[in-house]
Formats: sequence, C-alpha cells, structure tokens
Amino acid sequence: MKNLIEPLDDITLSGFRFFKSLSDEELKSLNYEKTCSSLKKGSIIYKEGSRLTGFYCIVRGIVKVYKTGIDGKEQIIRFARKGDIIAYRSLLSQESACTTSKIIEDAILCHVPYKTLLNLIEKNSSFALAMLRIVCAELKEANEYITDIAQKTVRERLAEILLLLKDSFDLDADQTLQISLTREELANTVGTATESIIRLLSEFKQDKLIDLQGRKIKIINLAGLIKVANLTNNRS
Amino acid sequence: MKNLIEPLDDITLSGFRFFKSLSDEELKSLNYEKTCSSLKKGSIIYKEGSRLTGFYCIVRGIVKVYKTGIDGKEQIIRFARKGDIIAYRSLLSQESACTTSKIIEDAILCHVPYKTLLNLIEKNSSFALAMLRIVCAELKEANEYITDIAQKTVRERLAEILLLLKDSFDLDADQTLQISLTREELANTVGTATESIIRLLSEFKQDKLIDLQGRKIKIINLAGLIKVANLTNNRS
DNA sequence: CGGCTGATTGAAATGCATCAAACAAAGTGG
DNA sequence: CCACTTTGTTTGATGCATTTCAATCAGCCG
Repeated sequence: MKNLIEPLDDITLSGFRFFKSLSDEELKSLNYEKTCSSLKKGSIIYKEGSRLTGFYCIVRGIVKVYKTGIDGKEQIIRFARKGDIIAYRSLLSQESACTTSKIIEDAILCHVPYKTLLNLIEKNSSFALAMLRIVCAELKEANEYITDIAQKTVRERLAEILLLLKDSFDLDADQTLQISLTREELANTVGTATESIIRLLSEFKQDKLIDLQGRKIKIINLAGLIKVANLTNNRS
Repeated sequence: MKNLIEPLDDITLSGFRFFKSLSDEELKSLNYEKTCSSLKKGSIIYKEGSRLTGFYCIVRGIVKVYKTGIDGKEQIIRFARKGDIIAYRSLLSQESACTTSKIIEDAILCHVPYKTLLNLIEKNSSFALAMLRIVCAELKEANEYITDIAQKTVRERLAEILLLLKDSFDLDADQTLQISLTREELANTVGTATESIIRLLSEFKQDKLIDLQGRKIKIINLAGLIKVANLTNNRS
C-alpha cells in the first residue's frame, strides 16, 4: 500500500534541507548507505538505553521523542516531522540512547549509519557547521522550555504548546491542528496531569479560544491564545 | 592584585580540554587571537538580546547563565566554571544572545572571536566534532532537566541540584559546597520561590542531610540526599 | 458482546506561591 | 565610626492551582 505511494527504494534524501550542503557525490553515497523503512503508528524506533547504529531522517509521518521519568511517566521532549532528524544526539555523544522515539503517525524513516555521519562531518565542514546549528537550535528550544516550565502556569504552557504545534504542523483549511494527540500525550508534553489538560482544554473551548471534536483541536481565536500563553520571547 | 597571581598576558588556552584537538600551530594563533580579561563578581559578560562577537572560555571563577522570564524573573540555565565555554550557542546560530551571563565568583575569561571559531571548525574536523559533542552534552542535560522540572517536586529538585553542584564544584575538606549562592539564585535554578528554598533547606538540615552556615552548605548525608532526589537516571 | 483504552467530571487533598512583616548582614556616606 | 540604606534571610498565615483518587462514560476492536 504505502509502497504504491512512495516506493522505499526510490527515496532520495537529496531534497532535504539538512543535507543541502552536500556535494552530488556525497549525496549519492549517502543515498546508497541509508536504509529506509516504513513504520506504522505505535512502532518504536529506538528505546532509552539502547545502542544506536545511526540516526534517522524522517521522510513522512510524525514521531514523538520522550524520556521516561518518575514511575515510568513519559516526558515528551519534541515532536519530529518530515525533514527532521532524530537520535543524533546520543549518537554523536556515543552514548546509549537517553530518549525513546515512537511513531505517532504512520511514517517513513531513513536510517543513516554512524560511519556515514562521521565521514560527512570530517570531510565537509559546511555540513559539520549545519549539524552544529541544528543541535544549537534544539538546545535553544530546550532552554526556553526549561524557563517556561519553571515559571509559567499549566494554563499558559498549554496555550503555548498549542501555538507551537500550530507552527510546527500547520493547520488545515479550517484552522484545525494537523496533529492528533491523546490528552495524555498533551499532558506529557506540557508536563502536567491528563485531567488538568482535559479541564483546561474545555475552559479554552468555553472561552472561545479553541473548538474540540474528539482529538481535533481547532484554533478559533489565535490572538486570544497568544495572550493566554503570555509569551515573552520569540516563540509564536 | 589578580595580575600578580596570573598576569592576563601570560594566559594560554593550550591546557584546556576543549582545545585538546588543536595542533600546536592552531593553538598558537588561538592564543594570539584571544583576549583575556579579569572580571569582578557581579559583572555582566553579555546580555540577552546583545550581539556576540565571540565566545568565552572560563579560566577562573564561576559564571551563571540565565534567561529572563515572566516579570523579569531569572531562570538559571547553568553554572560555568574553569574550562567551560559560554555564549557559543547563540554565536553558532548567529542570533543575538538568548541568555545573560554574570560573574558570581571573580573570574578570568578569554574571549575568542567568531572568526577564529569558524576557522577552527572549518579546518579541523576533530575540533568540529569535539564542539558538536559539547553542545550535545549540554542538550542532554537540558532534556534531563526538563523531565525533572516537569515531574519532580521542588523538594526532589532541590536535592538533585545540590548533588549536581557537588559534582560540578566539588567539596572542600569538610564536605562543604565550594560555590556560594544566594537563596534566590538557588530558587532560580530549581525553579521555585525563594521562600520555598529557605524552608526546604532548613527541613534538610533538620533531617540531618545538610548543615547550613550562612550560604555555606555542608553535605552530611549524601546517601540520604540521593534518596530524596529520587534519581532515575545517570545523574549523581 | 465483553474488554480495553481514552475521555470526562467531581470531590478532596496538598504542595507551593504569595503576601506581609521582621530581622540580619553588609555596604555607603557623612 | 555610627546612622542609614539596601540586600538577603527567615517565619507565619493564607489562598489557590494543580494533583490525586474515584467513578462513569464513550468509542473501538476482535
């Protein structure tokens, strides 16, 4: 089925922004050395503690990356989508994975071996710099999130996450978030209890900020949400 | 005075772990291009929003790096000490600084121009990789802290921070933390109110986990503290 | 249909922030 | 060197946001 849409053999990483500093030759061998696979929702890509053999580039679908904390409660660190890469942090540090990654929307992933990554970093300094900038960008996000989670109320954080999801995953024609999360996943992103998310979401609905249809969240008052989120920095 | 101890002209970055992949020649020009300065407690190295011209390597002293959140409340992101580098993240991303850095213990810093950094990354792939690993390590810390702050109680987090400070700054002969922070700074690290820190510290004291003498914190029951911190991962 | 996961609501418990006030320490200036 | 201001610390009382527990309900699947 999925192979009809996009045969796994035919996938090329050439168009992806992350690889845009590569020469034709480098792209060619990259495309040769990668391995692509199609994964269903719920599949685990790698688990906390496992040894990684490479990183993954997401061609299609959505992945959640999370850490397991107290009592096995998951804390979602990020959502990755088309063009994003995952597993590179632990890989570069040459440690076992410190997060788990799971498909939350049917996906196609390309696995790029560690060797290939090292080789690119060694031979192509523009690529190394691009890589550095990716990690730096993620670190920035993380630092901002630390500040938010430490200082903001759950209400503010939920509004902020909704805005963040809106920017990352766009809205369809009628302003509905194109990512479907359970209330628990939302809670594990915001860092709160599932029940709190449920209550706050219905408050947001009452306040005419959003509309709810099952897991579909429709943003009907963006300015209002931004106000609730109490943004201080450059997020939107 | 400080110049008697360590003349600013004589400082070499050659011994620092961060530069250990550099060739003698690279070290020589690095040492030529850097600019060192001695800064008193309270001095601000750079401010959130300012444009950076290079990064800083800490030769002596302690620096706190923080973000300014709601109502100007500061959230301390990290403490940097001898051998650590700061300001590199925004620099590499070529953005204005997203944190502020302030001296909390008289320090000597070396400023290394952006040009020099770029040049090293371009010419020396081992250095680029080392740099990548530094950023990755910091990202890992940040992700762990997100999980902690989202899931743990203030009590657990305080214990954890004390342990973290112990590892980063060592203890003197009688098990006393070699870093002196105000209660407010501790609060801004843990992500809580100053009063909460005060109350919890005295609880810890009552529980014979620590001893307090002004800002001096003495760890008298390490195992107990570890238990309170409720560690799940590799921190200690 | 029964079983399972996820969603929802209510009620009760609580951890923590906030406010207020007093105190200690440390530096400033006359 | 003492009054003075400022900054940091401490304690108490109160309120509230959020967690936790419990129960019900809805949807889905084999």
